Amino acid sequence: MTNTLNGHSCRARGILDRVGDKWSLLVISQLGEGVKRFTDLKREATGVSQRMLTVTLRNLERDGLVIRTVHPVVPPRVEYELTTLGHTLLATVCSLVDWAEANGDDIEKARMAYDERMATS
Amino acid sequence: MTNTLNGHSCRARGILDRVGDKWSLLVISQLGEGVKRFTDLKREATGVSQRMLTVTLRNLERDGLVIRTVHPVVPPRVEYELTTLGHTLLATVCSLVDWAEANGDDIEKARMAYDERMATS
DNA sequence: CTGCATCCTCTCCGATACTG
DNA sequence: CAGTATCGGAGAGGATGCAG
Repeated sequence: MTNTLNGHSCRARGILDRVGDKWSLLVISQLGEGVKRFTDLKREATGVSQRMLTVTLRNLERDGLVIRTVHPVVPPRVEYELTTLGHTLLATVCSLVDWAEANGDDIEKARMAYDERMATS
Repeated sequence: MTNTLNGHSCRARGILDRVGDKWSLLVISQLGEGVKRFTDLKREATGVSQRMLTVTLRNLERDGLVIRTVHPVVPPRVEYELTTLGHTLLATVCSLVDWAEANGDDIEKARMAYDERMATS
């Protein structure tokens, strides 16, 4: 395992900026369930604005993580799906999410304890 | 493996906001090498401002990922080190960094190809 | 239905100056 | 040495309106 990020953190930053942004991860996880339309994504990703969903999908498409398919019909029908690369990212990120699930309580407790210490000082 | 994030993405967000921010990951990786002083971290994390290093360390401490030890001497001496929880996060995140290393070229190519397509249309 | 353009707000973050 | 306080620019992101 790599136990230092200093050497290659520059490249990692680009990935983390994508993964860490507000909506990418949620969209990727939705597409992990299969092909979806724009409206499906919008409805299921509670709170996302139409603008940010568009921007997010464009970024993911640009990075080769998502494929966008336009069906030339009226009304328009646009479908999104993960690429192979996108699926591998989903798998990798899930391990991080699992960590969050496993340790979320500890973090929550640490935060409360910290805030308590600060309040009483 | 969990292949959907929708159900627990709220908790994951908090973790990803921490991991995905500009300096946390770099600081964690530095502390993976052992105990460090504030100035050590500042010197090694090229580009970080003193302010952001302070903010980052406070957040990590609050989340129980880093321990801050103040030695009551003159001049002040403050040391930082990873907690056990912090070490597990480092290990988990490294798998994501490894993914970035392994697939960075593909992403870079996808971006260039995408930009090419956009430019010629 | 899908998505772009505009405006406006809010937060992040760097620069700078000051303290124990 | 290790911070805190304050200001200001830049960019993220929401709301709204329009278009193909």
